[in-house]
Amino acid sequence: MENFSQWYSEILERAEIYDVRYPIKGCGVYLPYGFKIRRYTLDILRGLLEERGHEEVLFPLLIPEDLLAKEGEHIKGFEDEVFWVTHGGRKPLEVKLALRPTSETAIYYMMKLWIKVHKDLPIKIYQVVNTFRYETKHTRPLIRLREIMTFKEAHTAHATREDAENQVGEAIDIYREFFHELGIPVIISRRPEWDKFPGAEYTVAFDTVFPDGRVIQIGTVHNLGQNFSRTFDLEFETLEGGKDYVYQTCYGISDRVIASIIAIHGDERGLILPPNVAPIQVVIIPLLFKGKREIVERKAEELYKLLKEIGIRVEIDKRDIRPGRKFHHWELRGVPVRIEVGPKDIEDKVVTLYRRDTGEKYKIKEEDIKGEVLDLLERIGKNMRERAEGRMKGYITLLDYKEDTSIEEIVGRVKEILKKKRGIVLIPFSGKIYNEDFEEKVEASILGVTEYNGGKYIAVGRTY
RNA sequence: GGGCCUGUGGGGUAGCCUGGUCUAUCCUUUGGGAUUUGGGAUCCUGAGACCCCAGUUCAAAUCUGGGCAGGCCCA
Repeated sequence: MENFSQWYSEILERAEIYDVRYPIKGCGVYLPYGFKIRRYTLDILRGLLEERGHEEVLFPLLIPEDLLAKEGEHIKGFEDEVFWVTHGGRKPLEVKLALRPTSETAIYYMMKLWIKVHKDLPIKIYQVVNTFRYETKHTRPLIRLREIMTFKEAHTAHATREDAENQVGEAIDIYREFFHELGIPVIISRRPEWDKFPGAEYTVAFDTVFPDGRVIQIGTVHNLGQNFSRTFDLEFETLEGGKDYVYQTCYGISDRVIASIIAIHGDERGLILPPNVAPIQVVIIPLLFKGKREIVERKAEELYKLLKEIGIRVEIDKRDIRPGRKFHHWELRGVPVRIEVGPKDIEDKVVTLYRRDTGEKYKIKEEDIKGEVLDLLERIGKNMRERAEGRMKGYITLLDYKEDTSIEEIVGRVKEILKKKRGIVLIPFSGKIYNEDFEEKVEASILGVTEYNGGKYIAVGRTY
């Protein structure tokens, strides 16, 4: 896509998703249409989590300084980007309060009160909250925010290392399915030591590639081992009557998912929304002519009711503007299916359908409407996913090298690929390459170690 | 972290260099009305802006400083 950056900000505004004009850097407003996309997206995520035994909770925004600072490695990872509440009215506070950059410390403080014996485990909870990071530069709407308005964070505690390990697997499955539902292709990799979540034993991350060829992290899963449970004293009585610290995991998804839905599927005409998160799945446009208004309006209502009955999110655009204008309006907003209702069609007992993903327009028999629409929404979701996957493949380059190839040559080739084609370069794993030194030389990020077609690779790309 | 650039109706812009003519341009948006309506209609009529604070000056959208906000480049 030519100039993705510009396209992206324009689409946020014109499709009424998110208003960037709020007068604080890195803070904006979800508009009704954007908020609905967000809500349907979260509905999917909530469903997946709850199917697997997670329960939703809600923790305070404020975290006292001593709590936040308790886990040494963790706080080091965040200390330069924490917002602090220092005053209550005019009085300075005795203990500064942080606006949560993430909630590990708050949640684990409480977990201590909840966990006594192995029967209290596992605990699997999640919340959807706002979090704060004082980004000094390069904030971007929904991608790099100071107030992350949507942070779904799940936290689990387990009696054994093995259970925690399994939980990591479950979390990966959940996210894999989540992104599948949204038609967002991902590369899953284990982050390098030097880039893992502060306080974690290891981090598994989900990345996708935006139309400008840059890589963006859109989900993370962390195995915390006993790092936090030791500092927060999350001790419990084991089955055998001994004592042990719990084994923990946490995993998160943010506003970047919404950004990805927009970026991955959109085209020159605007958004293309996956049917399962589209606020309006079908829009009916009545084509009104003098003398034939009523018959068209009645038919539109009739179709509206039929579709409503089968649970489709459908609207009739009754505004008094030209149909062409309406077409553009709803195409910009990514509505998957449009139905045009005009006098000719009514006479012929047919309905005209338009699908946003391919731009195809066709007629069906009126009586087939219910089945066809349900099926079409299904086909659109599938087609969008396949198209996105195809594009992602085009952004992945396998780089092979021989035993005696020098590091310098590999660096040179990686740089060239990233310059020309961008995206992700996969290099067969080697310890010689998997280090910060190499990362520095290629002037890009080592995303981590990933499996691809059965092989073990180091993934490299320029990130957001 | 270092450097550069920008801020004019809801959005995009002209004007700024060379202060006065700005009662601020054009496109889009938007309220009302009429004729229209199978891919962004037309006409009539209305609405809407110089980021904030200080300074220079008889006079500031225009010059200076700071703040806030946005964008770009390099590490």
